[in-house]
Amino acid sequence: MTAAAVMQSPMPSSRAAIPVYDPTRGNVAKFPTRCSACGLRELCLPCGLNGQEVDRVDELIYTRRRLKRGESLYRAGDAFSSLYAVRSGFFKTVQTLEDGRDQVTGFHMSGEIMGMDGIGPDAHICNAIALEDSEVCVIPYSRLESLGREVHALRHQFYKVLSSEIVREHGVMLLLGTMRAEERLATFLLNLSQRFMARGYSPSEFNLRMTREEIGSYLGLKLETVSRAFSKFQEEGFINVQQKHVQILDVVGLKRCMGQKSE
Amino acid sequence: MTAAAVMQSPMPSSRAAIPVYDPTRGNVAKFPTRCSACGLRELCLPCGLNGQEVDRVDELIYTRRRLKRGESLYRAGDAFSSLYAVRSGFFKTVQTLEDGRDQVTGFHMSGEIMGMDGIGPDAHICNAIALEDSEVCVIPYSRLESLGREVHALRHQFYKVLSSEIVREHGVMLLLGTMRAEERLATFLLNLSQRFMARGYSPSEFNLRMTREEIGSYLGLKLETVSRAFSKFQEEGFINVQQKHVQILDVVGLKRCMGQKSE
DNA sequence: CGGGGATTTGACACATATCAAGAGCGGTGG
DNA sequence: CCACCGCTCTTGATATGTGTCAAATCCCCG
Repeated sequence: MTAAAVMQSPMPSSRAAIPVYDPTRGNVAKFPTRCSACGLRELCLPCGLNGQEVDRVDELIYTRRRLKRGESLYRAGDAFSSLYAVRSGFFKTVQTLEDGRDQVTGFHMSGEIMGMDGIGPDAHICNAIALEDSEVCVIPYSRLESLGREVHALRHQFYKVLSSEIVREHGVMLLLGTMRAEERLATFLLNLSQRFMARGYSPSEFNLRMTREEIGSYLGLKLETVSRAFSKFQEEGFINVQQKHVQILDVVGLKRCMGQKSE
Repeated sequence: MTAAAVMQSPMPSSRAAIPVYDPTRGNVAKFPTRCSACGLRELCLPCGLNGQEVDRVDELIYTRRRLKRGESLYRAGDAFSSLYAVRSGFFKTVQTLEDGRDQVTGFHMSGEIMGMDGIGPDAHICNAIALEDSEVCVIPYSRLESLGREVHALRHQFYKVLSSEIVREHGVMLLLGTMRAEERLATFLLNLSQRFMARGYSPSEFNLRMTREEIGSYLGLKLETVSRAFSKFQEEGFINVQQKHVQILDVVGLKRCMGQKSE
């Protein structure tokens, strides 16, 4: 086990210690949130920027916003003005069809950028909802654009972030279009595991923030099917699952089950 | 979001008539391809730019490339250096899983930009294959980036193009995750219809460039299921279909069938 | 401690996949 | 011009994976 792995706390509580909530301003805090002092720097928009460049990004982000579990960060149809970087907590984005059907299009954790789908249409097209008490950095789009003019590395980085979102969605399309239920869940769990690891948490033990139904919606399955797949994995000894608590016991087993037509 | 908008942001046109093929240079022509003189301008990257700005984009695009049906424009793993705008013809992009399964992630017609998924990873992650003899404008990414610094409108437009691709993929995710076979095909046909219309072609009568299998791959269905859905639509009088030739007779009928659990 | 949502599990239904056979169409070469 | 070949498409019969419905249990939260 690597030194880094030893330090992993089983559960995230990476909330940075700077107090920002200002009751006189509702849930918007006017304190500057310095990217240069943020532990998520390497996972977030400033990834790859040098110190000087990050200082410029500091100019950009001057508000944070706190949300309680269940609150919406933005809703479909809202005018688009900002992107949001998750500082702490966990979000889902949900897209709705006019006939009422909807689907979770993504789960978003610290360091990840939300709201990029709003740029083209100039309005948000999905709802972003906090799955636990959360905090985001507000990135005004117009400022990001103009700063992008001056700071080449930032411009390039932002293109990369957009492009990576496209790549992620390609992956989801593949999952939805070609995989069986258990493969989908295995892929999902391993993906979560990696993302937790990248944030310094245990890759093998974590709490799910979303319900079976939300997982199912994201994976194009019904909640019962998700539940059965969890049980199956437990039987097989791949994982240990107790409600929202998941322990991954056999990564290889899970991976093997990803490439299989049937059991 | 409307059901029809589910799959694609519009971007259209008509084939420009400038001869460019230069046999001494293989399939790369060194003739300048002026956006300012291109009929696809309003569907393509320069959409929304003023005359002066389009002139600057002219600097950007200095090669075109012709492909015969079946040829690859780029392959997964290729180093990323350029984006491509479809000038004429028709493409599919295919993403492959390591176990050999693959999926069509998109069909691309004139005015549409391909290759954006390569920016983040700095390598192409899917294969782009011409479904008929085609021609593309090569957009060197490094030049696009540096020109974006000077021309604000271009930078913004490019963000929009990237964002629209994200929106399109959200739509496909919804389709794959929540729709039944016939709904998927109806959505697909109406989307194609809109895109043809935006390009000045008939929205009610067109030739499919792709096989039933390719449609199925894109829609997460088997070719037999696609074929049966076509037959069903014909029985219902929604369309007339003869191999690759499709005539849409009843748009309302197709739309109605999009929001239904079962027949 | 009570209540309601979340989860699990079972029985059954149904949509789509799979397997198979034959027809249609387009291109090639005699 | 015709015949052949291969690929695509259509259609039928059957298999199967996942959805649907229902009931019981769990557990979190007030």
